[in-house]
Amino acid sequence: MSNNKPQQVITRFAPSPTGDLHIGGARTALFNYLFAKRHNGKFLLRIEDTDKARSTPQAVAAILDGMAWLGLEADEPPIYQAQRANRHAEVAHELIASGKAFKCYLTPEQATIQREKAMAAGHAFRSPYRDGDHQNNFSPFVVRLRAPDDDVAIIIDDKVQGPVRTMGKDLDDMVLLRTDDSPTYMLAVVVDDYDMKITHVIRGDDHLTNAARQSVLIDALGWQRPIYAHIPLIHGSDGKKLSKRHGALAVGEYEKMGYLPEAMLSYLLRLGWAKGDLDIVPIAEAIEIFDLEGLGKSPSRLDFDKLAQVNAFFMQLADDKRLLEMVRKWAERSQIEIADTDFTKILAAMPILKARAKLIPDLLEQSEFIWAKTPMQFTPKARELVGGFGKEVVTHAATILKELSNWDIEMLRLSLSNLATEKNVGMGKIAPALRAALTGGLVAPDIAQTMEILGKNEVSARLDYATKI
RNA sequence: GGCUCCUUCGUCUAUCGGUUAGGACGCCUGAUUUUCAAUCAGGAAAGACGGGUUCGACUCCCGUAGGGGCUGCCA
Repeated sequence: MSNNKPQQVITRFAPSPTGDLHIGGARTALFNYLFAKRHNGKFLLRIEDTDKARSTPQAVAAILDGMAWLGLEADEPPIYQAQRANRHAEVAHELIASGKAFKCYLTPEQATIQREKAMAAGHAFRSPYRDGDHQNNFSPFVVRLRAPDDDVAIIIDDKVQGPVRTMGKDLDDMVLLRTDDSPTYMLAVVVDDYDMKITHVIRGDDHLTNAARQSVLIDALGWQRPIYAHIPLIHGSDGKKLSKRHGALAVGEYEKMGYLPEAMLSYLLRLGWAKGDLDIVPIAEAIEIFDLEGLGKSPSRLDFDKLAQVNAFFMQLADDKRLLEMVRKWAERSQIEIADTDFTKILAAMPILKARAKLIPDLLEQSEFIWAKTPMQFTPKARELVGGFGKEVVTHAATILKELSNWDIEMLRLSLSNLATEKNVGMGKIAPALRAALTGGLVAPDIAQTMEILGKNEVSARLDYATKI
């Protein structure tokens, strides 16, 4: 186990391409990425496609897209496990030669019966072929690893779970090579991790017991075990296993809902990892401080409120033009047509808009007062506000504002407060009417800001129209 | 069934034997006398349960309950 040469840290994310990259996988990838970066190591990607029946190229693409969107790029091109089948078979045969593995001629049906019998006896499955020599048997066979004796203890010193002990009696003679000579997951991971020189395996704790089984294999090969860190799975909001209903959605779905990738990353980081009182940790900072010690042992649940809040935080940091492009995309998706002149206004208003938004679509909604078709549709309430005294205010304001030479925020604020003074009332009496006149009842920022954003001509037109309805 | 992991406010979590159990989201109240939001100021809110160990346990040990995982020629 001792190694006097400092090894370069190499981690990997190894999804099976049987579906989209969902939130749990993304978090696992993130932890591996962060750990590698923290130690100036490498982060690799391996597609575990040894299950031919369930693996699809679409899923591979979805995973790659998801990783790219999140910015979790691997340092080398992905390794496709199925392409390494020959290497896997070679290792299995070495194991047979050394007596650590054997050919098992049990049919699947026979194996099932044996397994049930063993289980009933409180013991793991053992093949009747594990000890004998069956050179003359030419029936189809699988290659199985000969499990350790009953009282042999396998200790995994897990960085998250602590030392975990498994007894030999609980380990079965697991299949390494199928009847068709293709490798199983257990063989493939071990061989690939070794060939890829993986030093740290950070993965879901659904693999915790597998770590013991894999360690037996690794020991049989005389290789060095990687350091393990098994992180708890993410649960749904009801504490049950994560499902689609809970948000086990593809990361692409989060993109469509209007979350920023950096927000997803930052949220995911804190789901199961902590460092004192730190709350929102941007990824660049996480690279400096991420450690295995901060990983929690208990499963966590998704909280969309918190996610939204984190997203709001990153939206405020986001570049206005980038945000504008996203608004454009959402508008297209919702089949809302927005004129270029309005996009210009939206961009100018972005610092104000983004401070009020949680998700990207909020930007679209909250800018409706800019792009809504004019003349405005008035809500009943707004219509009421521009009547009576409101009408007087709007008319008066229209006159004053038309004479303004400088259309800037200070000027507008001053004019508005002068107007209030003239009318001998507070802002509370005039702002609602003006707001209604300018927006028809839509939400909008501060009234002076709204005017500045809309521009002199537009404000004039809207005020004039409001006096006529 | 066997083995194994987990359990602090509603949620994410801090605490690594001695704290008024801290922070964040959400929630409630108030403020900004211009909507909605944002912001600011307050507030309510937690150690699953039962035994030990100890001068002293959220923290260590055992058990119970609840939840997760593995037990495949799936990964």
